[in-house]
Amino acid sequence: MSDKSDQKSGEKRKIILNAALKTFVKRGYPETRVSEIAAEANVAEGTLYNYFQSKEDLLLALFDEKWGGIIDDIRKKISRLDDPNKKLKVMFSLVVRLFKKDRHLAEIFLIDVKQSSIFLNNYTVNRVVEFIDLIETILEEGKKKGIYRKDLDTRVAKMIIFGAAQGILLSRVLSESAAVENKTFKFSLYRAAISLRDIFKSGLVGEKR
Amino acid sequence: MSDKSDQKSGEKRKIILNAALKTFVKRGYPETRVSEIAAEANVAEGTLYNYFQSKEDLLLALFDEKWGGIIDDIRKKISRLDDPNKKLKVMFSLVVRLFKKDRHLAEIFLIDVKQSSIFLNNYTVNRVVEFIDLIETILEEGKKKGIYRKDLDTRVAKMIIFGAAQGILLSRVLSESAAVENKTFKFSLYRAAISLRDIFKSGLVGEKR
Amino acid sequence: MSDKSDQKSGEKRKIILNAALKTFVKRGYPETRVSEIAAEANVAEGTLYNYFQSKEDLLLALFDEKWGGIIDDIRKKISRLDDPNKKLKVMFSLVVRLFKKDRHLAEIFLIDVKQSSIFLNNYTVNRVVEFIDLIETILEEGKKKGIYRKDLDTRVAKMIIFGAAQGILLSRVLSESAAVENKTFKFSLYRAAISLRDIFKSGLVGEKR
Amino acid sequence: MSDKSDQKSGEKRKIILNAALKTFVKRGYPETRVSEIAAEANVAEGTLYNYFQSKEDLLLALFDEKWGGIIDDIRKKISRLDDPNKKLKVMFSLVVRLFKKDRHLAEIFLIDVKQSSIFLNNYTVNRVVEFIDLIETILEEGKKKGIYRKDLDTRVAKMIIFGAAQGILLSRVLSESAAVENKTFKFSLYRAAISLRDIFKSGLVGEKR
DNA sequence: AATGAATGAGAATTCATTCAT
DNA sequence: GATGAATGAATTCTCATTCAT
Repeated sequence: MSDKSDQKSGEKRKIILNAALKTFVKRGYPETRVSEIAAEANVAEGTLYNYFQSKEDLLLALFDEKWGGIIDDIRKKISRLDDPNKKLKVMFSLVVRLFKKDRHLAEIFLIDVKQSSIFLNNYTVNRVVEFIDLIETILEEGKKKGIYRKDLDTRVAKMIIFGAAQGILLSRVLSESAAVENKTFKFSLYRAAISLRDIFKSGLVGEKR
Repeated sequence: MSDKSDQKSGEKRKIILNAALKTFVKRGYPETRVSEIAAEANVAEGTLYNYFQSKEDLLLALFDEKWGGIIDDIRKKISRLDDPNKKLKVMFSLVVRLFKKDRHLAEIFLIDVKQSSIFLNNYTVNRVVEFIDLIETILEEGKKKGIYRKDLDTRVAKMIIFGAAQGILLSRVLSESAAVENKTFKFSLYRAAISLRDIFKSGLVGEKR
Repeated sequence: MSDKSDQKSGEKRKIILNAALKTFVKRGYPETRVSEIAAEANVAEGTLYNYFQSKEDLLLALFDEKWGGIIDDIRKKISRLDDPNKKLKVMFSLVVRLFKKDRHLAEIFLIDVKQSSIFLNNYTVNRVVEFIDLIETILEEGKKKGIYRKDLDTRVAKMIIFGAAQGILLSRVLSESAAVENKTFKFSLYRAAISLRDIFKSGLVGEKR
Repeated sequence: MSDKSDQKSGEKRKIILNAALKTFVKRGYPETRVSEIAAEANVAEGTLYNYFQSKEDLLLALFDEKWGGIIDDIRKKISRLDDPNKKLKVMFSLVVRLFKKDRHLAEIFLIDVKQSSIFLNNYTVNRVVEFIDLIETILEEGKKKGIYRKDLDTRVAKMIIFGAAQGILLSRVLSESAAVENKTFKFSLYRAAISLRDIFKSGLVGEKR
């Protein structure tokens, strides 16, 4: 409604993709009507099907392209670093920065991995799992270098870290939803990320460091 | 197991509730068909409606009764304790024990808060939020007692902890799914809980202890 | 509208099947709306899907069950006969009798074999082809017994006979349609069958016999 | 072949018409997509609408022009002949020759009369019916001349002959389709035509000739 | 004249809920 | 209380046709 629909041709695919992301995030994949996506993108319903085979294909493309971009970015940025701590920090600050820029991109994090894996099982590459495994790789590296404790179970730890990150984003969503009556709580993604880092660095206790 | 509802008549409500829990966790609320719940419970579809008004009512009852029981239990157990660290530990070991005893009961953890909040928005009481706030209460207490660092953002930390816990359970579910090809990874809930505690106690680095 | 819908349970499948046959014949498979079949059968649209997986499945079931019945009947009746001429005669008089009884059953003959073969290709047994091949078997037998000419190409002849039979039925349909202005032509299936037999017996010329 | 419309500009109409014929025969009118016709003709979908008003108009033009040409040709050729047997022979050998020369032109035989009559009902001139009635005229003539038996029902016989001819062409189509497993059967249009003539001349039995 | 992306009316199908038995 | 067949509103997707370039 507010957007201009007369952008350059070829952009339409992106417009639709973003409209889908926005509505999927707002209402969840199953509750999102194709007509809503079309309305959000300011195109006819049929137009969606000129670019994507089905509603599911739209979700798939979203995961693939959005996550793919993030992951490639992260890989590039951390390849030059040695310190696993730095890698984790860069990894998440990258995600945080992306999330500040593109609100909806962030929330795709919240589409449950379990659910999405249902959809992504068909594909050899599951981008979410790829992201999570990137965490594990870093943790493993840290263990080898003696930076992380020897008994760290990286397979569990990666899920803890990923879950925690999801928790932060959920915190943000809830802080804005009507479900939370406490309106005084102003969420800061930046501060939240700091919290996450601190907790994983030295636990809840927080030594004199 | 397959044909007779071999339990006392009054148990049927519980059977249905557990069947609903199981399928909601497995496939997500919107993707769960009422017929699936009925099949899982070994009753006719119509029978569900003798005990619950609607599919949504089933989810509501689930949250109310299952979470309610867990929360009451936790509250009782931790009320006698002073140390917030102990409280957190007791809180989670209780959940872990529940998980081990009643697989489906504990899986309510995995029905995503965001998902449920979409559906439960109309209701003032959201048991999941109640549980999460219980964590915050403990964290606040710890801050006041000087046990946790002063700058700990409890509103974010509670979500991090909850998200991390979800991550562990998700890890277990995924470890059992065909999606994870690495069959050598035998998940241990016990070890995972230890990991979680250690990480929140002293971070990924781990003290020389 | 005219039928009673309160027939014995279990009959509903047949009611739907017959309604489908009637409407498929009336408007052709692709032009038939599922809603029309439902209306014809006096059931809700959803009810169809309790008995058949899809609209195509309905067509498949029709072919299978209707043709299957005819073919089994024919096989049984002609197995006792020796004379291939008699076999052909019995074969077609059986079809004629059936078609006089069930108008719609007859017209399924007219659903183009080529079209139907598209749908039936998935199945190992294609009933129409089965019927046509039954003709060939009889012709081959006649050749071996020296009744039919040695140079008769049975593979072509079977299609000629089948096509001719279709022609007769088409003749009947057209004789009743508005497309044929000549209303004085009263079609008789019986007379038509005689014509077919005579032509195939001794050609258009018709010897003094 | 693939990119350039390498024929004179005015030919485009014919190219489209032939593409339509080909696809209508292959898949039937209702199952044929306009996009398929366009692809077959190597033009854009929109281009079709510069030459024809609608998909139905395409079918109409097809019948009118293709059948019209065939019928005019036949009329001219048989007007000089006296013997009805000769006329029939010339009629079909003409069709056979057309079939051999222009595969798709002859396939118009296979677009079922019933189908077309549905669409052509509104029109006073139905070319297919015109062709079939031409057969009847010849048969009537033969009866009058005492060549065909007195009791020959020409209204039925014309459909039998037309149906039989369709059967032959269908035989050819099927012999080329994957549906027929018997790969050794090499269809010969010439031999098939001979078979048809022989059968209608002297029946299946065949004189000692 | 040619294009092919955009359109949207219309179709098949799903599934929570009802209700007669 | 239990059943499960019947329901039909609501949804996804198709495809002939249009029209700006």
